[in-house]
Amino acid sequence: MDLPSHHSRLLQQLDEQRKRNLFCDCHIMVDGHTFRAHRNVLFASSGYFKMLLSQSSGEVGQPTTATFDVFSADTFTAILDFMYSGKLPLSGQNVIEIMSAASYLQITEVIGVCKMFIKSSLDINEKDRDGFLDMPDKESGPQTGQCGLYSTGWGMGRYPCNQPEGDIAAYLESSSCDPYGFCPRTDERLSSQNNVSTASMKMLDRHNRIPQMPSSTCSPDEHMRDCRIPETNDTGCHIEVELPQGEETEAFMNCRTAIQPRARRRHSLNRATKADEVYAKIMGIKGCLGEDNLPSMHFKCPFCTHTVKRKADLKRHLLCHTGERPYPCQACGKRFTRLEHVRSHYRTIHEAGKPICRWCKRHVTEDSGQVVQEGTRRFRLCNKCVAEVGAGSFPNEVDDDEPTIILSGDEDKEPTWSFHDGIHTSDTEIIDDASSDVVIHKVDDSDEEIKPIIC
DNA sequence: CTGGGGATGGGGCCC
DNA sequence: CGGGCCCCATCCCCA
Repeated sequence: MDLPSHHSRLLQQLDEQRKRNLFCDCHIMVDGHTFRAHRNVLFASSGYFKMLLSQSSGEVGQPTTATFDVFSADTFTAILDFMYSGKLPLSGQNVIEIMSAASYLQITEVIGVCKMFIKSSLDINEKDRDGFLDMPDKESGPQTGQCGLYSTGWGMGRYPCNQPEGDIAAYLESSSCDPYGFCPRTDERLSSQNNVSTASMKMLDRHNRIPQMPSSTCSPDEHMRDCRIPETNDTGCHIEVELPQGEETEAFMNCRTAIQPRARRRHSLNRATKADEVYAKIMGIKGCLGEDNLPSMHFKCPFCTHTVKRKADLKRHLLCHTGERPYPCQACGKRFTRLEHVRSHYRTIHEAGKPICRWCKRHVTEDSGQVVQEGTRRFRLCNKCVAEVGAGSFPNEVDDDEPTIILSGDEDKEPTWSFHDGIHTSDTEIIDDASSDVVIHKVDDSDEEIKPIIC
């Protein structure tokens, strides 16, 4: 005998427990506010929490703490309420942020509803607007700032709408990919359905620094930010997650470094990276990643819709999800996902590899120009431009074949890497040129051949 | 505000 | 299978 009301009653009971702080075993810090919830509910509601909690599932009785800085407390309140009630108070003001947060937390139902809300508000699909989830009329919808209370049917047994369930299921299926599963390739559908939301969220990411939803339409950078899997410490018993605030990659890496020094050391020792672990894990789970509808020679990323033809490419691709950057630049400490990127960076930034004058953009040769150093950056200047900045008196006959001048100034990046044997810091003679603001350092370039040491 | 160019990141694929 | 090269998209800075 089926009791349809049981689910909703159960959810109500859980919500009651949450509000009375009973049996809450997970603490979520958002914007200075502490939310308490049940692991089971979070696990069942969010792909993000599913992954987060699955990595600490072995611990019992230990509260799990997660910290988010990427969305507001109000937004998380709405999402948490949704988890416990299936009701989502959407409005034109909060839909983007809720969708962004839901994307981050991998709550497919919320993403789908938000998509439909946006789509409806822009009157792109009249059929969906009229039929799905009791959408408000355009006049009373998002444009006017009024709030529409959406219910996904969570805890109600079914989708409470006139839309055929199959359509909704197909829509939600196409909205995202189960981080543990291997959803069919839906690039084309996603491309068409994400047009509005992707544009909106792109704008939001630029200004509000909210990470974006994992989808096949996101840019590589967005993709890396969006689909990065959560961090855990090595013990897994207490998880403190500091999420990126959408800042620059390097700053984020510094943040990650501060959070997970042991993991960084693991990279340095060339041991298995998190990407390796994930790779091994998913290979172990699925055996072969090309088991779905795709050709057997394709391998599918479990975190996004991307497919590759080779396992090695998948392994490399996983780095963008784990956020790992195993290859540091020896000169400035900036970290990269690939060795070739470090080399390219080193050549262009620290070796002045381009025979182009940085200022006048003219081609320079060893005779017509000099290598100039500004912080950890090196570039070439033609002799004419060097003279204009007051470095014309600098002698060309230095120890190295390639004279080098250092223009002091604020380094664009604070090195976190410790220089080896005083590279670029020793054998430096400072020549203070009073005629300009430029402080010229004469350096010994004998260590020019030193390449980044890749751990 | 906008366009150009450099820097960076990621995918495909060859060796 | 890893390394490396090439290509392209995107971001970011600056004029």
